[in-house]
Amino acid sequence: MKNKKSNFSEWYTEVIQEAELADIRYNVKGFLAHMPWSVRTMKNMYCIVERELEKKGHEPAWFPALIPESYFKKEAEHAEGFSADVFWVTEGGSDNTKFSERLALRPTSETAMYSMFSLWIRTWRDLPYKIYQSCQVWRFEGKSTRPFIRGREFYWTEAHDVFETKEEAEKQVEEDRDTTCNVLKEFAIPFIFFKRPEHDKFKGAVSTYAADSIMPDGKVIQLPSTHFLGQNFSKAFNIKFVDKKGDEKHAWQTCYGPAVWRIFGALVAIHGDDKGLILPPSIAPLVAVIIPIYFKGSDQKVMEKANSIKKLLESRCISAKVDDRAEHTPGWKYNYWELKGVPIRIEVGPKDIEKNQLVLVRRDTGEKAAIKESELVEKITKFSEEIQSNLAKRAEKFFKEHISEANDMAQLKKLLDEQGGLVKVEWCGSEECADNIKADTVGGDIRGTPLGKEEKPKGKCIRCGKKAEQVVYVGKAY
RNA sequence: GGGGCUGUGGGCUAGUCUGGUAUGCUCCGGGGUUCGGGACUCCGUGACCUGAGUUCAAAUCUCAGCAGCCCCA
Repeated sequence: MKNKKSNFSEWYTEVIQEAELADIRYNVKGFLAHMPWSVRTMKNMYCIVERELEKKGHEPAWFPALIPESYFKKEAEHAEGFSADVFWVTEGGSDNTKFSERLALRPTSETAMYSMFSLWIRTWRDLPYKIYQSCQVWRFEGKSTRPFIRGREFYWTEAHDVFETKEEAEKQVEEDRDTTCNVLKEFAIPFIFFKRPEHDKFKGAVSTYAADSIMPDGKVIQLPSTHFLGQNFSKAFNIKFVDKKGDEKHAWQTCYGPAVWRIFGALVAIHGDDKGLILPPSIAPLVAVIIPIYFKGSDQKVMEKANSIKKLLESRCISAKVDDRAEHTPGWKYNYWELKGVPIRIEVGPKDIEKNQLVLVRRDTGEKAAIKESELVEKITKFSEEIQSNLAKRAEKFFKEHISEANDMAQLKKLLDEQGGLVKVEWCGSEECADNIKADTVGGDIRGTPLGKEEKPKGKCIRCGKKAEQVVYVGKAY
């Protein structure tokens, strides 16, 4: 395995292939064949995301993948913003009948859902209306694609909420931040939740907020984003309700898009090491893998013990598997499961059976412990918690080490070049300065101001020297 | 968006400059010995990205396409 620190790009590509997460040989740009190990992990991640959304009053729904061009174009800014990103379906059937109207392969589902919302939402009693769907979306990305980071097809969840008042919709943004916080915590991924600057909003939104984390190469990665849509779409799609006084009003809307596919990419990158993946126990398809060690004559005893351990763990809802493949040696299996990122390995051999003990090995630290068989469940639970918190701690440490502060352009450029991450600066708020900062630093974007933790600027804009209006963070993003 | 590099059995790779017989490792299938940190050995199957061109002859040269990787914007 390549070295993650010195050669992140190649390490990442290698781990995707070696850990059998995805196969890039499908030969359509930006599309992947997803393999069981990553899908199992992402399904667990989806569970956490969906549970959190449902806890907060969202109902599941499924909408079509095809959107008629006329729907797609209803909100002008949205249509304009996404126009370069759409795959169009134009014909079908054996005689290639052209459709009367082009159909967009959804790049996001606002325009699919809101055409229905206008029929479904009639009165204040229908509100708030909160639904979500987990689905694939397609975007004709021009930038270079990377597995789980930027694809022309990706897997996400999108929540769409409709309210009576502006205040309720604005409050939803905070709820979405809370959801992001709870979800990313389960994945042990640190982040800052930013309010994006005006020039970097979701097309069609009034304001955009997004969680940014930092990858091992110092690049910033956008994770869930949430958008206050105001009445832009409700006006375009005629989503109206009759309020308690009998007046007809346009609704207020938000949408929220946590992309499990991309979060998985960040998780692989952030937690992995030179042996491969390290999965947080909260989402690992297996928390423990049992490696039986046997020689001729004692096979049966060892296998019986291994299987009884598996049964015991499963009875306590701890996912476990016995790797009983006869064709591989124990050493080979150690490496195999380390590559896959299973948090805990349990070794059972004849010597252990004699001593009534088991050997546990932690994936994150490599630490080995001989434990009494009677303490197994207790120790596994303890190790899981420790691994979970250790991964979070490690990630947090790296994240904090990559947040810095600059007072002038030279310093900003130096920090971005040398360590990347997020650099705090003061900014006048003009798009011109943002563009200049990006040009001067070769790619440094203004990611925004942390929501709920806005700081008062004390000095001048780092670029133009005029009075600063905001304290913002700059980073080079994926 | 721009530039560079690459495409050879399932995976990795030699061969490409200088056109002619495709190398090795690994995986896979079978046999035997092994098994507490990627075992050993014997046998076997299996490949030149696609299309066009040049040529007696193309993995090799030319052009186009597709895909991937890297760097820059």
